[in-house]
Amino acid sequence: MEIATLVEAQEPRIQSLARADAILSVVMNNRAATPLSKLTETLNLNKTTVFNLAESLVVLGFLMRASNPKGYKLGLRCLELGRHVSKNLPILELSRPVLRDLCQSTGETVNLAMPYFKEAILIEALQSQLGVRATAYAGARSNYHSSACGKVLLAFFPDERREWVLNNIEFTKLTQFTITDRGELEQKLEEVRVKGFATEVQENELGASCIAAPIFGPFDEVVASISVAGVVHRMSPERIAEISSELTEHCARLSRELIAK
Amino acid sequence: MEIATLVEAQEPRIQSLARADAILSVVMNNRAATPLSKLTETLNLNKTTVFNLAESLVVLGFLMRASNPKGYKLGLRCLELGRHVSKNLPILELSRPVLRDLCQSTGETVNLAMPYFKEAILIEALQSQLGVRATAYAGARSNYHSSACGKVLLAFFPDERREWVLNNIEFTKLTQFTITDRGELEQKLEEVRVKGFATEVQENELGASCIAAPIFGPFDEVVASISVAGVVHRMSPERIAEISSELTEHCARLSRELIAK
DNA sequence: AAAACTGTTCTATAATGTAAAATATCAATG
DNA sequence: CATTGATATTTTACATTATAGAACAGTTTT
Repeated sequence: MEIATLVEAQEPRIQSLARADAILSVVMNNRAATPLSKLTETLNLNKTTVFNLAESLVVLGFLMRASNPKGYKLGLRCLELGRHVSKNLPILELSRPVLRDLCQSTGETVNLAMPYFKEAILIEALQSQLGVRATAYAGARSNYHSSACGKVLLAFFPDERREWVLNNIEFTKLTQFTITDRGELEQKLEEVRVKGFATEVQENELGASCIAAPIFGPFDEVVASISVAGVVHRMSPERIAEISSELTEHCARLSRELIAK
Repeated sequence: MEIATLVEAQEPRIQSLARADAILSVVMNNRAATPLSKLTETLNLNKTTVFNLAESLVVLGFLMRASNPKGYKLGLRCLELGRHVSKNLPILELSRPVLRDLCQSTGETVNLAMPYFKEAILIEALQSQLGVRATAYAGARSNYHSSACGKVLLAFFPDERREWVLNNIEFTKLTQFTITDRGELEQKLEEVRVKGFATEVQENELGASCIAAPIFGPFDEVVASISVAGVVHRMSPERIAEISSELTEHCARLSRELIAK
């Protein structure tokens, strides 16, 4: 049922909300503060319309007005809401120690991802302390077709949901190794289901390689995945085998704990 | 100018946004998932209205539908936005090591707070490892009149802004020690300005005591405060003196770094 | 000093959000 | 297993609200 609504991929019923959300996205994707003019032009909306929406968002705390480069930036209400989410995500609380362990034992960057709409989203990202490392940050999105953490999620989705994702995502070619053919991806996903974990070698970014395993909830649905991301030359087949077994073990335990909860 | 808009304390121009925000607040303040019926009754709005807004928020990711106790809860879009905010808050990045140091050296709970609307908001909260400790969590709000971190901010606000806050907050009596008289508070704030830091003894919560110092930005405006919160019996006058000097020193250095940036 | 740009206010109108009623879905109870 | 009651969703008509154009104000650039 939850999937059904997802499958429809509806437009929001309230236009203003859709537009306000679009404003937040633009502001978020702009490194510097976003002036009104830039908002109106990227959104192709009337100046006044954007102005009224943006000012409302300021009043509510979703946006702030910056002065150095003049414009809007995200406000503290986002932080307040975001913190609340992480505080009430059992998976996050449960897996944090595991992430720390993995980060320490492997020395690599470790991420916790959850399914979002047409992408996975990183809920937590612990950076490797090594000089050369994969970088990731919590809140970032990760493609279903090119990232290890995305692929495990996709592999273990119920058929209907996986279908929906495969029908709706774009197979953007990020590197020469990115899988851009749906059939090929589906075959790889079958492998993932057999092995119980996913790997990715320079499919997402040149030089980076990643291993991910799934975490299941009380109804055997995938709720999240943990991934270990490293520099490609450190990721020998032996090391991948080593890490993947450690990873799947951890994830299996987390799944059990999650069910018990 | 930024203050001017704050002083007016306007209603948002777009009604739907105000209502959507109210929905998010209700959902946030509900421990369990919030069903539609509860939303409509607490907000005193028509069923359909709330339904349309909430569904839009689901489509956009601000809300999710939970199934155990059926209802809405906050969605991952909040997390995404929130993470982006913290990632782009220079003060947070700068002060994190300081917070860690303070938490370790004092053994107490350490918070970083920023001004929000009629309250301060905790941007980061590092928990003491002691058995009996002050608890705080990032995202939580803190009163201007009763908390140390709130009082420092208030004390160092420009007059106009302080006026506005004092005119608009309610002096809720949280304990028998809470200052509920405006005149008395203003006097205390003068002391805070002279000493350069604020203290609070059981004004916010019985058994808890707190010390806070301000961090200033490039235009000598208070941008944040750091507070050390402990159990009252551990907070002897000598210890308070000790901690406050360490705290003010750290905050002064952070202010300098912030200006340099 | 003028021009170009950006942001803000005002106002009329049309489109959007609203709410009532009807329908559907689900849970509980006899 | 049927019936009731509660909760959620869809449909529809209407009125309010969001919208965009135009005019204005405030900055920055040339």
